[in-house]
Formats: sequence, C-alpha cells, structure tokens
Amino acid sequence: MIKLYDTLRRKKEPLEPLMGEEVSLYVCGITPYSKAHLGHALHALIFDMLRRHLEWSGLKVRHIQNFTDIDDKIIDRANELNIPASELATTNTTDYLQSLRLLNILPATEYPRATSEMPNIIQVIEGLIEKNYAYPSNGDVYYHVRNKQDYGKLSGHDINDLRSGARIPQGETKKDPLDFALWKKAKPGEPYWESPWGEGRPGWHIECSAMAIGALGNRIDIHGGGADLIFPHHENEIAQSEGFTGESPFSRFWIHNALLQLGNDKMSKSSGNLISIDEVLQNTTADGLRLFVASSHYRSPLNYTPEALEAASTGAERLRAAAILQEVSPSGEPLSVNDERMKFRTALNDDLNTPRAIAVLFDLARSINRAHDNKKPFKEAQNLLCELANVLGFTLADPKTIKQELGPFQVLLKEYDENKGRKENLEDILWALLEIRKDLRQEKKWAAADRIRDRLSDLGIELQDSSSGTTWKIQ
RNA sequence: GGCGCCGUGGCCAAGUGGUAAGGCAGAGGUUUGCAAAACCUUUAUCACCGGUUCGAAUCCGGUCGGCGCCUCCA
Repeated sequence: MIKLYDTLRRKKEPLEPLMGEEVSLYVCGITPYSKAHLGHALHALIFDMLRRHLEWSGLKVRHIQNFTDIDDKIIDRANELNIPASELATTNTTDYLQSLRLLNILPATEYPRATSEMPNIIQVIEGLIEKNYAYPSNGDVYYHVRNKQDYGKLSGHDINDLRSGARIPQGETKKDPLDFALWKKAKPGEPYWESPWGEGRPGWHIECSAMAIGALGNRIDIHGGGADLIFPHHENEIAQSEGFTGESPFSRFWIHNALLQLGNDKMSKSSGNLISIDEVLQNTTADGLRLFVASSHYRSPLNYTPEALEAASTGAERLRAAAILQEVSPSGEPLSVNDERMKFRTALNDDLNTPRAIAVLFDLARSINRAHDNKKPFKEAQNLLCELANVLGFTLADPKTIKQELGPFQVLLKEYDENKGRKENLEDILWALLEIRKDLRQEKKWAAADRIRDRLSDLGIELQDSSSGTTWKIQ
C-alpha cells in the first residue's frame, strides 16, 4: 500500500485513488520568464520518480503539468528584453521541456498553458462571483478571502494572523487587504484578453484551478508543487477550486517538495541564487543528478554543493558498472535476490523514501560485484537492478554516449569528421589503438602500453583493464 | 509578531520506542604487470539539559544553533 504525506492533513495517509486504478496527478509547473534552474530540475525529478513508482505499482497515471505563461514577471521581463511576452514564455517553455528530456523525465500526459485556457479561467471566475466568493472592482476581480471560512487550512494560517500589512498597490480597490486578484485589468501596452470585466488577464493562482479542474475534474488525487507554493498559491487554489465546485477536498493529497539550498540560502529567483540545469549537466550526467536528488528525502531540503554532486556522479557510475558487468564462465548457485524487490517497494511505498530505495540498489550492486568476483551467475540479480533502477528513472546509460559534446576526444572526432569529410568514426580508431595495446601487453611491453593509456588519459579517455578486456570511458 | 521545519560518523543521508541503512571520502588488506575498477576489514551512541519508560536518536519539556513560509519563486 502506497502512503504519501499530505500537507493538508499533516500526516502520511494511504493512497486510494478516486477512480480505481487511475490516478490523477496535477503538478504545478513553472512560470517561464527565465531559464530553467536546478531547483526546477529537483522538482521535476521528484515528481517523475513519484509518477514512475505509481506506474510500477500498476496504476495508470494521468499527469498534468501546467505552464503559467502569462503573469507580471513575464510581462516585466519581456519589456526589459523588448520582446513580446508570448515569445519570452515560449522560449523558456521550450528550453524547460528540453531540459526535462535531457534528464530522462517522462513527459506529462498534457501540458496545459494559461493563455490557452482563457474561457475556462473566465468561467471559473464567473462562478466564483455568482457564489459570492469574488467581486469585480474597476475592471479587476478579487477573491474575498473572508467569505471562505476554512481559508488558511493548508498553510496553517489563521486568517486573523495573516499580516494584513500587505499593502494595497495603487489602483487596486479591494474590500480587504488579504483579497487576491482573480482578474487584472490590462494596463496600457500590456497583453490582454477580453472578458466580462473588460480587457485584462488572469491573476496568479486562478489558472491552476481552471486547468486542474478542466483536465482532471472537480476532485483530483494528488496535487504537487514546491514547498514555496503552499502559501499563497495552493492556499488560494484550494479556496478558488472548492469555492467554485462546492466539493471538498479539491485534492486528496497535497505533496510538496522541500526546496533546494545553495550554501545557506535557498535557490531562488529573487536572490539570483541560481544554477542552471545546463550548467550542472556540464559536470554530471542525468543519472548523477538524479542520484543526487534521490539521495535525500523529497521533504528534506537538499543542499547543493559541487562535492555532493560529484559524490552522486561517482555513485551513479558504480550502479552502472554493476548493471553492465558481464558474467565470465559462471558456475554454481546463482545469486539469489529474494528480498530486494520487496524492500525497494516498501521504501517507495513509505512516502517515496528514495534514500532507502537507493540503498537497495547499492546493496544489489555489491552483491553482483561479489558474485562476479566469485564467478557465480548473477544475471537475475542484474536484471532486477536494472528494473528497479528504471523505476527511479535511471538510464544506466554509458556516459560516452551522453557526453558527446563534452569530451576532448569527441571534439576531436567532430573536427575530424568536419575537416576530412570522412565517415569513419574516430571511435573505430580508438579500438584499433586498443587492439595494438592489447598485443603490447601480451608481449609484456608495459612501457609502450602505459604510454598509450597515459596519452589517452590526457585526452580525457580513461582505460580500464580487466580480465574480460579493456573498456574506456570519457572523463 | 504568526505558521512550520531541522540539528545523526570527515562530508551527504536513512532510521520516529528495543542498542544506528546506504553513498562519497579516508585507512589497512586481497586481486591485478602497473593503474583503474572490484572485493574484504575499519571510523558514530545520534546538538545540549531534564523528564516519561524495563528500554529513546526515536515521546514530553527546556536550552543553544540553523532554516523555510507569511511578498515573486519548483
């Protein structure tokens, strides 16, 4: 039985999907006003692992991830860059989706965008006005927080404790400082959509209610996002959605991942404390980054340091090595793997405890290596390692096929191809070199053999000799 | 001021009542022409104080220290 921690109920509860074998999962995506950073990757990786585990458990997951592609930040940034807001949003959305691919993250079932959902958004706002949860005011529409008596239940705020110090920006006419905008009247020069209240655009929060209800219905199983969204975003989303549908709870589970820390500060747009996904992938692989993320529980803040990432990269390589080991004339009792699958499942069932699940992976790797040393059959264990690693989304792929643009050798390869127009792959030449080196070693001409290894090492290619031959990898 | 989280070996990180998973790093050893990899061995009483209990890292109270949210943010 899968248990997940629900932010609203403040405890782990069993997941019992509303629709039998089908789970609806709505994950708050990004506001694409800047390039995707490592915090986005962390978030996406965590929900990818959750989704993969749900699917491995036999559930069919309907996974919706939205893009809030119109909002103040986008407009401001687009103005700075002197490009249309839509162009900025599209560029960053594309960039983000590309990053997800590089990280081996499964695509969502749908990626709705706020700008494509205006009729739904307007319909929800109209419904809220009808039910007296919202009121129009000078071309804006506000949600009247004090009309929703359980407002604050998600974030644990009492409405009277909330700092009503929140100033009312000029031009806004709210009944109460805590009220938030559902619809914002367009200022001159801003992008706008037609609405019953005039030209304007949706406020932040309403798009998620509209998209979640539109794609998944009035009630959903799991709603996810970063912990920074608990208040006000998800609090407001609950107020809107439950106010509109009259049904509760809007989501059975509210899952929030802790935020990535950089040094002693959280990684955030406001502090400019950012590392881009591209930057990180210069120094590790998709698996390395994934292991880094999975090595800590998703509700614990993860502190980014280059050393920690390096450690995870080394660990990922260890898993890969065990996964691709070849049996060499094995005999005797095969390595038995009775408990591992269950241990792994138990760990993930317990609120997605990836650190414990990963420990199972490393235990398997050690057993496989040991069996290899003892010349015992280990194929079955290896298949299990691959299966379980895949549940967490590890590719176990060879870095040399991944780092095509990075290794000096691959650069050489590219230049060679371009300059000579030859089709031969330099990799073939490497294998020829290795063949010669093999002969040298057989003739015990160690100096020459080592020279080849050293020279290749200078080029960023590490050779590893073993009883079954020589392998190489790009460092 | 309000809401909430955290403090486990050199670093990272599980474990929420029965005497501490796993990873990285280090040390010693085995194997290997050497190197690398791998394997074996090895490093903790869980911030501090007090309490509850037969028994606590794990529950309660307090102290110190760090952090998040309350304002845009995954």
